[in-house]
Order: sequence, then C-alpha cells, then structure tokens
Amino acid sequence: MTSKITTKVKILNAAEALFANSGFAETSMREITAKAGVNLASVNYHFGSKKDLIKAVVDRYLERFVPLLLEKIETLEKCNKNYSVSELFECFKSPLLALNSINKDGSVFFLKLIGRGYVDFQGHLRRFITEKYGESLQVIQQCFHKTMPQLTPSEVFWRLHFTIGTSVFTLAASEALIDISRSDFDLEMTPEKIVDQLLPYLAAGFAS
Amino acid sequence: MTSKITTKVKILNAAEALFANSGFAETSMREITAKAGVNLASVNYHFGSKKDLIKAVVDRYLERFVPLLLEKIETLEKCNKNYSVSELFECFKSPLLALNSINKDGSVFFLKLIGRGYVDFQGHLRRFITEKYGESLQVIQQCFHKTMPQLTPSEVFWRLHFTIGTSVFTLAASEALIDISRSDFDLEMTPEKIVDQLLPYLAAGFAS
DNA sequence: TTTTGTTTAAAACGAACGTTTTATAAAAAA
DNA sequence: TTTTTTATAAAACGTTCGTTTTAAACAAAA
Repeated sequence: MTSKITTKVKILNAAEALFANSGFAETSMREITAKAGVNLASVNYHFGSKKDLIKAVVDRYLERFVPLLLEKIETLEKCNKNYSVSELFECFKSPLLALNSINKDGSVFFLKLIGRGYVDFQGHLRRFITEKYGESLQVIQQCFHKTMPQLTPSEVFWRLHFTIGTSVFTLAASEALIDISRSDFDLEMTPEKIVDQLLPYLAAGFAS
Repeated sequence: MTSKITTKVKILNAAEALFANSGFAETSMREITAKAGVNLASVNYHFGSKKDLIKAVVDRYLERFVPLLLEKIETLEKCNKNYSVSELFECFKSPLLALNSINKDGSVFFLKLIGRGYVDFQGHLRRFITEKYGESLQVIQQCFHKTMPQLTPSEVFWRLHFTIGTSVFTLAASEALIDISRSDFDLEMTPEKIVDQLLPYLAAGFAS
C-alpha cells in the first residue's frame, strides 16, 4: 500500500515552496491551503498558528540536515586529523542533496528559507534555530576553526556568515539572477550550475 | 533660515528605516506615518501608493550613489589604465559613505534596501532599477571585466552578484549577527568593523 | 451498535491593511 | 479681495488577513 499523504504533509509541501519563493509575510494562509488543496482551518488545527507553521517547515529540513552533516564531519575527523577547509565544505554537499528526497528542489528551498529566516520574521526563526541546534552549530564552527587556527573565533564566525550570506542570498535571488543571465548572455543557468561557480568563490574568500 | 523639513522628506526618512530593518511587506503605512508624525493619507497624496513610495525611498539613494560611483570609476580609468580589482572596489567606498549625508546610517540603509529589493517585493524594485540604471550597471560590469579579462562576461556577472550578495546579506542580517557576536564572544561589533573584515573576503573571492 | 475522539468543512469573527473620500486650512495666482 | 491651487486632517471605504467557531464526517474503541 502506498502511504497516504497526510494533510499535515500537504500543508508543509505547499507552504515551503511559497515561503521560499515569496517570503513569510507575503504568503497568506489562504494561498497555502489553496495550493495544498486542504481547508483553511486545517493549518491552525494541525500547527496552531502561522508562526508555528513557519518553524515546522524549516525544522523538517533541519532535522534531516544537521544530523547528516555532523555525521559527515565526524567521519572526516576520524579519517583525517588535518583536514582542509575545502574538505570541510565538501561535508555539506551530500547532506544538502539528501534534502531533495523530502522534496524535489528541497535543498534549494532549504537555503532560501534559511536566508529568509535571517532577515524576515523578526528574530523568531533565528531564535528557534539557535535554541534547538545551537550546540551543533558551535561544533561545526570549531571544526572550521581547526582548519584556520591562526584566526580568532570571532573572525571564524564572521567569515562563516559571509559564506552563508553569499550562499543563501544567491539562492534566494537566483530566479532574478537567472532571468538577467538569460536576457544578458542568452545563457540558461540552473541552481546546480550556480553552485559550481559559487564553491570556489566561497573557498577563496574563507581562506583569504 | 533653516530649511523646512517637508512632509515628503519626513515620510522618506521614516519609511527607509522601517523598510530596511523590517522589510517592505512587514511595514505598514500606519507605522510609517506614525513615525514620520504625518497624516496617514499623505503618503498616497505625495507618492501615489506604497509601491511608489518603496521606489522613491530606494531611488533617493541611487540618484546620489550611481553618479558618484561612475565619476570615481572614470577618474580611475584616466589615471591608471591597468587598475586592479581592489582599486575598483575602492571606488565604491566614498560614494557609499556620501549616503550618510542624506541620513545617518544612510549607507547601511542603502545596502539593506538593495538586499530586500532582490528578494522581497517580487520583481518590482529590481525591474525599476534595471530600467533606470541598467546602462550604468553594465558600464560598471565591463570595468570589472577589464580587471579579469580571462573570465567570460557571464562569469564576471555571477562573481559580482556573489559579492553583492555577501555584502547586502551581511548588512541585512547585521543586527542578528552583532547580537550573536556579542553573546558568544563578548565582542561589540559595528557595521564599520564588519566592513573591514568583509572587504578582504570579497576581494579574495572575486579574484579566485 | 453506540460511543468517543479525531479530522475536515463551511462560515463567520475582529483586526489590520492600503486606499479613497470629504472637509478644512494654508498658500499662490488672479 | 477673490479665486484657485496645494497641502493637511479626519473619517470611512472595501479587502484581506490570521484565527475561531460551529457543524458535519470519519475513524477507533467500547
């Protein structure tokens, strides 16, 4: 028997696409439930409020992503005591791609949502993330510090967030940028091709 | 006689701060007019609509910034035929700081607004900018290409937008990041200090 | 089968939104 | 001064928002 798609999951799938592409405030409950093909009231019934729905949408990805990433980093540390920045960057790749099993375009959605979480929605989402995943994030940060021990922890922090910023902004604005690229260079870009150009840029910046 | 602050300017000043820090959709007309100390209807009277107000807020900065930047680049081209990437980056500094004469924190507001313009507000703002400043932006792009002629125009385009992305995201999320930096490292950061760390990062990435 | 709890459906709620209208005041032009 | 334009003020407009209520359908347990 093929597992039934529950109302909850229908809502999550519809909401994440709209949130990622249009933003939290710009997306209404009615748009979400219409796209999901469910009743308007079901969001409040299953999630409580729009605020909690936003958290649930992001958390579905984080719950998958963070453990996979920590796992990858752990095996890297075991195999190779003196790993490099780019090896550490590599650890992000497969956990990110794993998100596409939750949803086609899941990895793109995830990065877009993270980007929105920083700038939209006041601090709600960020506070939720740091509460639930703060320890894991600090572990990751320390791993980056190991690759560049000459930096202060604060410098590592800022370079990491420059990196995150470049990634999530590029993805968040990817539709606009792909548009421009098509009209200016007659070049059809995809998120994958963008990432290929992005990675060396990021590595060079972080190791600067 | 001290020049009178018109209602129009009061609205622009109030709106830009709210737009930059909270976003376009999240900021209501009533918040704007309350902060400006003017009547609710005056926004529609002077600007037509909220959409047009958003354009006016951003354009006040662009009208100052773009000519100053083009001027700086022009003199660089005259003085030095073979200028470098970092020399070109330098050209952005003083035009950016000149925005602080429009408004204390003007340069930070400007970058935050550009960042929001990419991801919020569908494509309205971006379309407006490319219509009015598209030619200037292409000139700038060609100058960057001169510093790295081995790249294709498309590659220049993407690296430039990675750079923009890093900048505007960092500024847009600067409050959140400054918060974290304070609690994690007991370090009080300012936008200026952030920019000092950001510039070498950007230069390394672009020239990668 | 009856009962109980869970999920969906439809309708309505009050609040907040951008905008418009109407009226009044101030300034400029005649 | 009178007339005409320009600007501000107050109130109301119709919509849309997130949420709640009420009722019906469905499932599980007794």
